[in-house]
Amino acid sequence: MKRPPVKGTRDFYPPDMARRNWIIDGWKKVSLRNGFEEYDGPIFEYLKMFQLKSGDEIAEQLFSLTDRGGRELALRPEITPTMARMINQQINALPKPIKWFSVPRLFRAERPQKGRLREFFQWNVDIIGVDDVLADAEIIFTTIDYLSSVGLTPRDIRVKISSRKLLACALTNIGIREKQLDPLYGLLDKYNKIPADTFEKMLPDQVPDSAAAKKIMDLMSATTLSEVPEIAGTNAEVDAAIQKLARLKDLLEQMGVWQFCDFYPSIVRGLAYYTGVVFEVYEFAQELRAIGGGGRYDNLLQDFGGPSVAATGMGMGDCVLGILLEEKGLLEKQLQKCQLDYFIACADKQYFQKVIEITAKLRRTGKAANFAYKPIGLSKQLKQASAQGAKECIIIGSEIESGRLVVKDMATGEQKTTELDNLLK
RNA sequence: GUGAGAGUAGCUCAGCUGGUCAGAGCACUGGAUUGUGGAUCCAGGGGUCGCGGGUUCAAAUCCCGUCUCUCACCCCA
Repeated sequence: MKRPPVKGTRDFYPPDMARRNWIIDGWKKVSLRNGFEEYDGPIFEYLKMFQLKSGDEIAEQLFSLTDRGGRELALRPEITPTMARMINQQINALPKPIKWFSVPRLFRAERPQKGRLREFFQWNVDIIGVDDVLADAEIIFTTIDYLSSVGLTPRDIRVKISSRKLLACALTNIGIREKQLDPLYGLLDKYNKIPADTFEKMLPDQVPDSAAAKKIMDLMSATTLSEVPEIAGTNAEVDAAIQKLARLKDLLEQMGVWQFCDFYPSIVRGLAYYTGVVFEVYEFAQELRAIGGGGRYDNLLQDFGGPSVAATGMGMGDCVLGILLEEKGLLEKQLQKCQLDYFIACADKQYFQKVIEITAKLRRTGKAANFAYKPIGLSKQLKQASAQGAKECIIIGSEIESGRLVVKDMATGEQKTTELDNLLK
């Protein structure tokens, strides 16, 4: 009888687990070399924690439960609220800047589809306490550092960068009222996701003035910063926002990763809480949903009852990334199976006891060693050895009577006789 | 919540105008090979064709229902 895993969840068989570990180990390694420290929190929190940031409606998208004490809890759909809570608790004790990363297992009760599951892993990196685009540049650099470390190039992925602040003041200049901004962001976010003529038809619903609508169309298609004041006019606010983005570009150039990046005014991100630089990473053909994204959220800690502290960060899930790496053939190439140092075989079953003894001794010296449980023929044992990825195979035969055995290099096929005592040193 | 497609062996699928239709490849196990692996060859295990009902002499095949999955919309932290 088949018992598939719960909708939207995955079983990780050893090959899948190897894949998952490879991805997560890569995230951790890159985080550490970029100066981030790892943290984690509980896998469930008070339901209220998540509603605080995303509104009451979010409850429908969560797996929630009431415990026996009547507490309303939810499995975490993101780790940012937990991080905000933890940082707020120790804000005065933590050395600044705070550079933290985490790879939480997250849960969202949404309908699964390509690149989106109900249980997944997400890499988060955040810098707290730095009100400077240098921190945004660090976040983007770290993101690209990982993606290029697994073999993705500027021709595989694009980092699309924009600024909530720039968009806000440019739209205000065009004549959009502040109250209209939030609903308008929702539409602008679709600019690159729906056909151009569909977008153009939808725009007048929110921007009846055709001159303003025309300017928004121009703004959305801008590819350089200098076009923005030409389209939307200029003032001190616009200037300041442009200066910040220009500096971000300079920094990313100095860091040697700007070739991965583009200025994309239509990148908005769904969430209302972003306050400055925002970015999303897409594969080049843009047939998949975003691989990751992030931005500046200077008000979040305050929203969670803490002081006003600048913050910027990024999140990247394992689902879309996994699909992309698979498509590019980067997983197959870089994954190595469980590598044994030695597989110990016997040429005759009378030496089976020796196999067990020597295997155990090798293991105690720290070597990865395995052997066949059944006294099968030597050729079968060698077959197992190569199936298990053994680097060398030790063959125990009559030589063992004088303390010697055969060591066979599984890659080259070469073999030599050596003293048992040498091997165990 | 809405719409479309698909469910046959562990995996990928063929068979689907009803009648050797229970199959192939890969994987697995054993053998050829009782001191030499990755190859090849041979053999074997494994499926009440998602489930339930209907039509029929006869259903994997046609009809209805149901469940599950996938993809898209909504949403996307």
